[in-house]
Amino acid sequence: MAIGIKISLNEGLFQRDPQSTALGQKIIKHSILLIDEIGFEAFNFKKLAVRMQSTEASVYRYFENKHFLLLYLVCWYWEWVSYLIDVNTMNIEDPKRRLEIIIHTLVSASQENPAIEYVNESVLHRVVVAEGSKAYHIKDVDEENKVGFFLNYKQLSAKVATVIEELDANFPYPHAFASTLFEMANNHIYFAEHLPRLTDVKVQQGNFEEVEGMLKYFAFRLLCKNSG
Amino acid sequence: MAIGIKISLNEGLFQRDPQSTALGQKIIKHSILLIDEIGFEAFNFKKLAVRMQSTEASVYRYFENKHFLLLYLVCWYWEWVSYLIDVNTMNIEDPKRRLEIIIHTLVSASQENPAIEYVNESVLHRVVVAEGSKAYHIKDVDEENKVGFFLNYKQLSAKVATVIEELDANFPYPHAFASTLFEMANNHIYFAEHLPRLTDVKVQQGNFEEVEGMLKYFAFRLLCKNSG
DNA sequence: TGTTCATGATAGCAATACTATTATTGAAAA
DNA sequence: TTTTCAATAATAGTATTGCTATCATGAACA
Repeated sequence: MAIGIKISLNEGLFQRDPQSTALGQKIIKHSILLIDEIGFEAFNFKKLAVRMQSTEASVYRYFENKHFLLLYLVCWYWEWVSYLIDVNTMNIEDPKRRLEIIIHTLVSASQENPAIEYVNESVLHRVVVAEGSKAYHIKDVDEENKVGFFLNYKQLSAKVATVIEELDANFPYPHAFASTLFEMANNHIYFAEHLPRLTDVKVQQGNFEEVEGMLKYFAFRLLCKNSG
Repeated sequence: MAIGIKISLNEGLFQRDPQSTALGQKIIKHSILLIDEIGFEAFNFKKLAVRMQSTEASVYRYFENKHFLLLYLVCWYWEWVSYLIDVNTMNIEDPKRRLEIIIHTLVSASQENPAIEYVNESVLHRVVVAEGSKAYHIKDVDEENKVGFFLNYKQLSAKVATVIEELDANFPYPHAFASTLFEMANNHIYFAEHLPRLTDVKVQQGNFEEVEGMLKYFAFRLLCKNSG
């Protein structure tokens, strides 16, 4: 996997670019691990500082508060998925095949070889599955949307919507179905693990094949009139 | 609308049953309004007490903390939807018609005539749309699930799954699709209002017809082979 | 060599999340 | 009627959280 890919994110998300310094990278690394361990509600900058052997004040120099840090991590994740989709669908013409690859990538992004040493992609995936929706279910969603904090997610969604439109030009809900694919992928992984009666798929030891199968079933039953 | 319907909820959700006293009902009423106004993160028992002209300590006698209060409200909402679905599908045999009614009820539950004076159903609906997923995206989800806090939602989901199975006995994901319907209904209302590029439907002044149309389109395209 | 700038160390303050104690009230029970 | 009892109000208090300010240190760099 390429070393040196740089995930570029909206500058308003942080006070100082955490990717550009050793301390910033430590913040990213340990915040992922700590949120995964204790959950976003119990997580705070004091605990993070202790864990990474730094100080609360130093963390505040990078992120305004823990909400922005979570949003940063979530954006990072979607940007990473977006990058993987681009790489994996490069030179693939057939839209059906493209959508298959998109779904596969979406579900298995966390198992790709680590690209960046300070981000444990598979732990980050767990964090996004468990806490990701809190990044946009906030009172200030409109202000934050206005300044572009959700652009990554919207662009990724638009990219997938384009493929859906290619596949079935008459399908009336391409954007909705694109975002539903993302939401379903994460939701059903969470359900399988914690509320299994809300789904029909099983997940064990990071094996998400059944989720992938389900998403493909939904996609091709909705979009392809004659395909199994 | 019937007066005196009683929403019955898991007793572990509260310290003292809020439906049984005037103060408890005031807590329900004002917490819905206040969470809607300032969002769940900014909401706390001190502000609630001031708003309802009572004291913090009194609120704590009903709910252990604000998480349990939110969970209570969410459970209340799903129990209310469940009740409406039962009433509306009573004596309807055709499973296709039943599913149509379920989807309609799901989307327009908030517009039913108020049944209980201390609950503003349409504000509660906004709260569930905006904050509902925080009720189960928590570190203690497994413990809370074990003691039955999510039973309402799971039973409702099971109820809908049954109809899906009647409609298409070979459909392999009835539970997943049932919960997806609930999640989509709320998500796309939220998207339409705050992140419109993530959906294709429009919502204005509490008119959710386009959401309803979309859910029906998904449902019948997935489940009925010949109903375009 | 002096300046700049990131970080560490420490302190502090206002708000939050609760708990405890006592007083009051209003309704049920005797 | 009086007693008693439970629910609530009033008040206070503690530990933690969320965040800011200040100053010292030490590396980079001009």
